[in-house]
Amino acid sequence: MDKPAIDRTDRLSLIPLFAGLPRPHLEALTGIAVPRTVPAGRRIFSEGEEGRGFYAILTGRVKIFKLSPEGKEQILHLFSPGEIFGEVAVFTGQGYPAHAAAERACSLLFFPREAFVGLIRGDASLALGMLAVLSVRLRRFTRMVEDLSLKEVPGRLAAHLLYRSGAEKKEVVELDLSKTQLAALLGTIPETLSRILTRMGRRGLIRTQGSRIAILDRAGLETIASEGGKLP
Amino acid sequence: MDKPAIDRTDRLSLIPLFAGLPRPHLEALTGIAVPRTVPAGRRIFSEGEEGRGFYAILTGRVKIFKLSPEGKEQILHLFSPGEIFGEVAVFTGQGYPAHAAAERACSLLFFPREAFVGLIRGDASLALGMLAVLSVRLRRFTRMVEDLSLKEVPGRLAAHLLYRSGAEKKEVVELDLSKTQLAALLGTIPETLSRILTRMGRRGLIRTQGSRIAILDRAGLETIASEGGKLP
DNA sequence: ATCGGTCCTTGACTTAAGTCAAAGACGTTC
DNA sequence: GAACGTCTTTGACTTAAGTCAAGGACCGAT
Repeated sequence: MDKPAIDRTDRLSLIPLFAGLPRPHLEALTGIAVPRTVPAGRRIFSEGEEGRGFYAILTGRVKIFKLSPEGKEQILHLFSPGEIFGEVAVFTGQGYPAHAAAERACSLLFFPREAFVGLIRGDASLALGMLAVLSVRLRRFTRMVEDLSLKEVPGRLAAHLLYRSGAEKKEVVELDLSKTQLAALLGTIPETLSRILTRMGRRGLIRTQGSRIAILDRAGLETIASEGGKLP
Repeated sequence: MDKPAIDRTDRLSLIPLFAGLPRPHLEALTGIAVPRTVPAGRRIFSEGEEGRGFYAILTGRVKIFKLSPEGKEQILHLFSPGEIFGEVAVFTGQGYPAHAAAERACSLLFFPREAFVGLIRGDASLALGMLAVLSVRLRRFTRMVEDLSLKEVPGRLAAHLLYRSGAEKKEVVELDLSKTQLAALLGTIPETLSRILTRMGRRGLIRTQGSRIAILDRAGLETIASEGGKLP
């Protein structure tokens, strides 16, 4: 027979947002968290729906996205275990600003709004953690807006590949998402992405094998990512 | 002879972020705030610059923007008195994520990072206010990303006009910015904006007279804003 | 009133990227 | 291993929007 209360509190401390919190606070959070599992593909919430709380991901992956009237999808975020989502609705008190769906089967924790705000109201360190999360997100959006309006698709793709190659400058980037999804993330469509990958391949910048992309000419990609970025 | 400490505290309470705070907290904030005036056009900080703190606007207007390598400008925000900016750098501890410049002559208050974080650390209500501000901003960006990637320029313009017409459904929108700036805000260029305004005029959707735009066919604009939005 | 500047508009052209359609690759299931 | 579905690639075409360049309007200053 296990002791679920303790297990659950331990799991909470794996979420970076809560990582530094003292034990009693973690236990209080455990008290308000509601576990929820979601099968792959299932919608978690929809844009405009009343925001009753936010979620933390224990396992799986969640996609946050917008849809155009014609059905084109713009992915705003892809969240992995340890990350939270839906928190904007908690502090604005309005509906969720976008759709959320399980990319893969997920196990989540749901934090109801009222209860969570109650905790945060008395705990500035929890609030500070939340501020850090929102700030990082805001910073990412700033870049995203810049990319969408100032860069063309090759520039966005180059920037994205370099980003995923990371500070360790990995030679090979393993895409853990379909090219269709990558297109949605870059604000374009699969056909365009495919063409640009081909062109980059021809120019000797990259070599793609399935979902694996080898970076052959890092400097070239950097040029494309920062300067306008034509590839003739 | 006046009592500057009190005047300054009163001014602080005009900033919505601080509005609900109890007197002692306001005085603490006054203690760390550094007044600064900036002439029209002057840069306040640049992208990447170390973020030593954030600003609140007392008078004037501030533009937050990104620049493409070719010099095209994407305006991210236009801030007015009572609003704050540069706060993301405070919580991420990294450089400012975009440029800031005074649109008009400004009088600002500067809140140095360390001191402000010290205050917030002990005051969850101040932190909650900050969370609300960031959440609203995040929500706006969500819409901006959606617009940029899923809507064409006529759709963005229509949405913007309706937004400015407000809930009161004002018949006439008075632009308090140049059309060049409006273009930058919509993620396009003045020529394109000009053409679309003309087309909308021809279609009987709006009538423009200088910086004043009359909304003639609200329903038509709503269609363009929400559905793809062709205007033949 | 006239000059000079900046902003705005218009036209002709170019181009990036989206649409539509079809064929190829890949993996899964029966 | 054949058949199905989904994802990906490719081609031909269309189109929205950017570039370049030239006028025109507007405004403040002389």
